[in-house]
Formats: sequence, structure tokens, C-alpha cells
Amino acid sequence: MSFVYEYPRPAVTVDAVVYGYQAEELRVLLIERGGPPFRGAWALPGGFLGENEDLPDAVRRELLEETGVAPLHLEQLGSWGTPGRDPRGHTITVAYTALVRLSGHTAKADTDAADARWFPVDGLPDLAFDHGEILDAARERLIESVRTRPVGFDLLPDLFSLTELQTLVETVMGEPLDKRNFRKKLQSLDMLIPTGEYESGVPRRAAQLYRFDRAMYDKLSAEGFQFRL
Amino acid sequence: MSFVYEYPRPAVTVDAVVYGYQAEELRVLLIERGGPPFRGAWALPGGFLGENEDLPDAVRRELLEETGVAPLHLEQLGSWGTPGRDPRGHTITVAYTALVRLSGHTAKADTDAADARWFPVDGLPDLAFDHGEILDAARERLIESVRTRPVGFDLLPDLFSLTELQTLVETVMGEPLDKRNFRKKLQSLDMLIPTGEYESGVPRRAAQLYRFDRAMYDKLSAEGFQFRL
DNA sequence: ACCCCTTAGTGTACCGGCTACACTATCACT
DNA sequence: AGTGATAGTGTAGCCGGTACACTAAGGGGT
Repeated sequence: MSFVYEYPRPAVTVDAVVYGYQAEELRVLLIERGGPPFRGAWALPGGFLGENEDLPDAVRRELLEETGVAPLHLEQLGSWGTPGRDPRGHTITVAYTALVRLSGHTAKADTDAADARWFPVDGLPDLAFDHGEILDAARERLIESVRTRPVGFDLLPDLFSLTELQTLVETVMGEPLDKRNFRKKLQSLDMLIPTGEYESGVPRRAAQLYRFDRAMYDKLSAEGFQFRL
Repeated sequence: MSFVYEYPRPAVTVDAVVYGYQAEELRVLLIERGGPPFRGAWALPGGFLGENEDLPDAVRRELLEETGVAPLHLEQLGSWGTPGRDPRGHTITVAYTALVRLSGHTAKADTDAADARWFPVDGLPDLAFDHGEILDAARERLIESVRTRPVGFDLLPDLFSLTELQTLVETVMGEPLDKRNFRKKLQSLDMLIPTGEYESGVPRRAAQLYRFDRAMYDKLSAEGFQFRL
């Protein structure tokens, strides 16, 4: 079967930068390419957009096919289309970012991908296409997001300690924060629910576990409140 | 001539949201469509991406062809690709925004466009395709930009008074600012050069004219300084 | 049982930037 | 000379951000 058009058409692909957080490290989901071009190289999960397929649907489909991961929220990052970025011919890619809770999201390779793995952001291999550039943009966006929106909660388990949250934010921003000020700030935001539960089995004083009050955040947001760490 | 592909390919277009500022009003450049679909309706300038053409090049080309406008800087806004947004078939558009100084940029209709005009943002007609949605996104982006980057200077003439600048910022943000605080803030930023020249021919005390010190801004930016109004 | 190690959890004082606010100076025009 | 309109200027209070150090609690080892 073939498709005929009056004018030449560039191809359209989607790619996903999926972040996870584990063992105090920020990680990115990559696949090892199972076919040409760049066979054997690591790349962002992604693939060709289907006919009459919506962009976010295509991202979810490719992610599921290639890695088994199904993120809740997608955010569009941008589009890349410089001629030459894909040796197969002129290709425009629309990139998305997502955050997932790593517990329960063990990546497994599937169709089209020889392997899928979570790489620490500080130890990334060279990437196929211009995916390195896309990752740089995603990293910048993530840093901006972590200070202006409560994104940490999408990366952490449902229940978490304040120290875990602070360590995550520090990891993403790349700079240390003052413990008391961080806690004071979060308490003043009124978006964390203390559960009365505590860590267990830790060789030290156990930390109380909190839950993110998304309803409260949505309410405050609607009233014009601007989150900022 | 025709082009054959093994798989179906959505079409790719580019669109531009170009802002100008005149007579204390923020304006957007629109074209009247000269052909189907939506013939006679107003739309964002834009068109199909050429083979092996880079995205920004395509935007500039279409802008020039349709309106005669040639902006200095383009910023990518995002991509829209929901099936059904274009009655001709599945089409992905990559939208860009730009700011121009309106003095000397009289829009004139050209190829493909029956007419091209600057519309005040508060009196926009209904737009073709999903261009209304794209404009909403552009407006949000502009508001964010005006407080975090010195964008006002791209919309104003080379020489401007502090009152002109303040009025522009107020217009974009949609809220009034305190005169003394605004001036104090800008002076502390150290990015405005007083020229010693003054308005002429105004029926009131003449205001001093300033010039934006882009070199200083670039220098401060590089040192990690964050502009904020 | 006691000690030790590790991390949880807590308050205050200073500083700087943001806000609110009103009057005099200057110019064109009549 | 008078009028109308806008340029241009300083200060005091408030709030939020920052810097900073000790006690509390629990597990593990001796």
C-alpha cells in the first residue's frame, strides 16, 4: 500500500522525555534502538505519528509499545525539525515530557526497542538523532517547573517525608536548600496533609509522612495563587 | 508531479502570531484567507512547510509572502495537531510568536492572502481553524514574557519615554502599575540609557527619551541575573 | 541497660525589596 | 499671564526571604 500527495511531506514523529526519581537520583527513560538508523544507540522513546492520531495519543502509544510505561500527565516541550536531523529524510518531531513514580514502573523493552532503561541524568550515554538537544531543553523546563509548580509530588510516592521532598527538589534544582526555611515555606502553603503515619524500619528517628493536597492546590491556583519554591 | 510514501503522512504547516504596538494598543497581524478552506475568514499568517526547509525559515518565508513583515526574533510557541483541526486532512502546525516595531511595518497583503491587517487584541474577529486557541496560548506566553524578559523594547521605537514603556507593560499585563515604583525599578536595573533628548511638539512638559542597553542586559543575563517586573 | 549514631523537628532576628502614597516642575497653548 | 496636562521625584511601613544551632527520638551495637 502506498500514499500519494501532490506536494512532498516531511514525516512527523513524537518523542517523550520521561523522568523518574529513585535512590535520590533523577532518571530518564531511554530505549536502545532495535533498527536503523542508529541501531544499537540509545534514544528517546517515540515514533511516527499515525494518520488522524492526536499527538498525545501517539506519545502514549509509543511509550507503551516501547517501554510499558504509562504516565499520567504529558506536557508538550517543543518541536524540532532542522533538515538533516534524521538521516531517513526531513522529519519533524514533537517532544513531550512526563513525570512518573518509579515504584511499579519497571521499564521493559518491547516492540521496536531492543532494551529500555532508566538512566541517571548525570550519566547519560550519547543519544541518537538530536535527542541530546531535546533532553537539554527538557532539563531546563523541569528546573523551571519544579520551582513554579508542585511537580515533585508526581515523582514521589503517595506518602513521603519532608526530607524526601526536599532532597528531590535539591536534586532537580542542583542546589542545596535550608531545611527550616523549606519546611516553613511548605507549611505556609497549606498544601501538605500530615498523615500521622511515620516511616518504619529506619535506623534513626522516624519521619512523619505527608500527602499532597491536590484539591487545595487546584483551588488556590484557580484563585490566582502562584506556587513558588 | 506527485510524491509517494509507504505510510500516510500528516501535512505540516507553520503559523505566526506577530504582535505590534501602536496608539497604546497591542495588535496582532492577521490575514484574510484568499482560498479554501475558510475563504474570506481571518487567520494567522502561515502555510505549508517546504521539503528540507527549517521551521523558522518557513515562518519567515510565509510571513514575507503573505504580509511583507520580517520580524527579528522568532520564538516557538507550540504545536497543534488534533485530527479535524484542518478540514483538508490531518495537519500538524508549529506556531511561532514574534514582536515587531510597528513604525515602518505597514502590513500589505500579498500572495495567498486577500488582505493583511493589524487587529487590536481586544477586538479580534473569529478565526479560521483552531487559530483562536493558538492566539490564547500566545497571549499567555506574552504576559509571562513581559515580566521575565525585557520584551517591551522590541515593541517600542529605539527611543522611548518611561511613560510609553510603562503604558505598554500595563497594556500587556492588563493591570496598572505605580509610576514611581516602576521608574525606581527600571533605574535600579541599570539597563536604560538616558539620551538627554526629549519629546518635541507635545502640549505638556516633554519627557526624556531613553534607549535600551541590550549589551548590558546580555552581560547581566550571562551572570545569572533574572529580569523581573 | 546503656551508649552512640543518625536524622527529625523546631524559632528568631536581620535585611532587602515591594508597596502605598502626593506634590512640584515644565511645557504648549490660549 | 493663566490653564491644562503630564514629567519627575522620596520616604516610611510591611512582608517575605535568609541565615543560623540545638534538642528529640529511634535503632543498633556493646
